[in-house]
Amino acid sequence: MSMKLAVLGLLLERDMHPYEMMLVMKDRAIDQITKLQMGSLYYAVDQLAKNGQIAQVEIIRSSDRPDKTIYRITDSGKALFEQLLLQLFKKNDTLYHPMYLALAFSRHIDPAKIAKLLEERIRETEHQVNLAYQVYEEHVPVVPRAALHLMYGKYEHSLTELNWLKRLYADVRAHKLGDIGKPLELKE
Amino acid sequence: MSMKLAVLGLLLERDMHPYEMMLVMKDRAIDQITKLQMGSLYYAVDQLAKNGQIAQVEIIRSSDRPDKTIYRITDSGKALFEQLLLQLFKKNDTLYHPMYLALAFSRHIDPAKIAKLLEERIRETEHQVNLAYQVYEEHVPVVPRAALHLMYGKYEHSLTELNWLKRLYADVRAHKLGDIGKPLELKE
DNA sequence: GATTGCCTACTCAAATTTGAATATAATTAG
DNA sequence: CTAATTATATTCAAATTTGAGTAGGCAATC
Repeated sequence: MSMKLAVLGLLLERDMHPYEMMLVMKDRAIDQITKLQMGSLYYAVDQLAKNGQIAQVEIIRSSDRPDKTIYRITDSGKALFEQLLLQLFKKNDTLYHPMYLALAFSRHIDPAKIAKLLEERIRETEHQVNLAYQVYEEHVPVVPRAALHLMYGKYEHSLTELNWLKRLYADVRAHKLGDIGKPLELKE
Repeated sequence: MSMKLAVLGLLLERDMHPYEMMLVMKDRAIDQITKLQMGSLYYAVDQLAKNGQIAQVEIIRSSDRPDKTIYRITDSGKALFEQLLLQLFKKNDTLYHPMYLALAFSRHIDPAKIAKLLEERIRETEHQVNLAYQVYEEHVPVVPRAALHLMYGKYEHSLTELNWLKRLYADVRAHKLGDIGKPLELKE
């Protein structure tokens, strides 16, 4: 569904062909906000066309390159866009953190192996935190606040993650993951 | 892949049939850590069996109920378990927050509609934060620290989310999402 | 004592995602 | 100047996920 939203959102600005949508999404870093794969993009476009939410405007043929099929949004598409967008604001579906599952089964694995991977991961996350903050700072003067919220949100989330990883790492090193009855050591 | 990990992790403890795996996962709240759907569970079991990572031990037939097919993990399955688990600790794949995408296209929508949904969402998130903290506190005396890390992580993440939503809400109300050149108002 | 709904156990079609393949042109590197 | 890479534009099979269906039994309600 999120790919459909993106397609409709872009067509709200101007007519485009799918490949062009990808270029625009990359240009605006929308590919860092949602998963962008060509297969899904073309599939979303096909489905929208089949249901009349977008329509072919023109096919540009040229002897040397594949044809470009240009699409335009319809009224029904505009309605769907609003519906999908509001739905994303509304519904609060749980995001599953993959490592939580790993942690749930971690007692079957040698903690030393986990510790080693966590070290590397903490380093990466530290890097991400710094990068996210920089990206925020650099964009302050030039982008609308909606985009700043995205960027600062990313920074805060990665910082939360980093602190979590560090606490976890300490316990893994100390072989305490299996201990029962002791509260975590939390900073204020 | 995460469903395969869960299946292998459970079979590491004892032989089971798929429906029983679901019961155990629910009992241990693993269904709150990963998405649990019967279709995916049976699919994962089929794939693992096809590749020899688990094997049928017994089929319990009874005239009135469907057959129960009990599985046992193989050595190849144990190897896969370790590999999958370590992989989850290692790879740090971006989690896409669905609302970020909505925000990226929000300029096409009436802010009043967004504000209304955000109010409800903030209330829900507040509730989740409180609940997550309670769950952590209640489990301190009775579960291993690995589980506490999960619970406290959930609490912190939802708190981060709540603060983010509140800042966003203020801007939506003030029609400032489109403003350029002003840093966000951030608390220390 | 009939109805309603949940529990057991699994199955399956349809929708979607993934990942790679295609074929040509333009660009960059050595 | 030529080989290797990147860009253009789309397609497709295969893997996976989704969501609902099946069908009998048991429990609670009214």
